Amino acid sequence: MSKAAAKREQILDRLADFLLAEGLGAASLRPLAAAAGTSDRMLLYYFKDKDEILAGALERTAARLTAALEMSEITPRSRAQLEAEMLALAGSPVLWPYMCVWLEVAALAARGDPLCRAVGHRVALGFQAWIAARLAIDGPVARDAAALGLLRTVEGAIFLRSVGLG
Amino acid sequence: MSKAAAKREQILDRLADFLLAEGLGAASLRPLAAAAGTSDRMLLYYFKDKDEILAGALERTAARLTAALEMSEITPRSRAQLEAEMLALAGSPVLWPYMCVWLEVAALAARGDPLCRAVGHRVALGFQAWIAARLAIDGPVARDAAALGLLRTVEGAIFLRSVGLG
DNA sequence: CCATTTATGAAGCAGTCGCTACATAAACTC
DNA sequence: GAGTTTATGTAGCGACTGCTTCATAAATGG
Repeated sequence: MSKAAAKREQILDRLADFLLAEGLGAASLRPLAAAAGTSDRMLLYYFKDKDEILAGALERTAARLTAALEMSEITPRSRAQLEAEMLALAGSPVLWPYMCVWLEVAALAARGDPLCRAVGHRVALGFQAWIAARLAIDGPVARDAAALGLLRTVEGAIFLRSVGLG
Repeated sequence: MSKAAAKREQILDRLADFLLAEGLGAASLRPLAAAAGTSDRMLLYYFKDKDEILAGALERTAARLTAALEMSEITPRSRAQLEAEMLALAGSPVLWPYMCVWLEVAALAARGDPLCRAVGHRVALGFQAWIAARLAIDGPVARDAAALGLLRTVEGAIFLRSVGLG
């Protein structure tokens, strides 16, 4: 990996930290640069524009979420059991910041933002697959359908938790 | 009602239109003022600051949603039937803009915004009560619990729809 | 060692943000 | 009709936005 690419990787890691801590709404160039230990000038030296910066940072954030989920040792079980575990997981200190970012992504996607739509869609599909792999249900069609239903429930819980309900 | 209060009411109605059409993210003073047929100068003449403006506009928006829901002629029925009707309702051209605003509110609430937390909480409780009143389930405790569960599903569906899934 | 590339700071641009000071016109009160 | 209150435009403030220009230092390659 070239030196420039390595620098980009390091920056993206710190930007993901920033997104998780402060959110997309706080992600303007100067704060992002400060979090990455550099300047806005250099951010736009390593990346074409803000959109490319956010795309990279969101992708990195999503990758971390995927990795965190894959590490969980949940084995296939009933829908009710999995639902309870997922609700606890989503609300846990580790994963809740990801859920907050995801909420912001969904809100922007609903307004037509193409980057957020793409990222959000990918994360949702990944989440559904993760659930399906842990649902003890016979037949892939029924399992996928059940996974989608469970995903709806979990997303709804995140939604409601964010406004202090449930 | 005083003339000033009437003017405020008219402004708030137009601001609610704006929020539904453009979203909270686009709600800076000058665009809001233009949508209300006035100037930022006058907006801050009738209201103390931007926060009071948004609080009023969000309250008006929530009131409209409540009124729209109350107009529905759905009578008590099974959970599965009500779920199907609510999913169609939430995705309908009339109500979807409200859901988009609500998503933005939830995202900001998750980041600690007190106004959005309060508004979002109130809307969620209203929604839950609306569902409970239309669920054919005996016993208020079980009915409220079922309403919360159905609300989760609907919110989750909104979440997923915003990223183009489901 | 010189030339080219790569990296970085300092400054600034035009635009937007929420908000305010100053002015004045219009309406109302006595 | 004088005086006070209410309503409104204009202009601007300082801070922030994404981004660029100009300069230059540092590293790299011949």
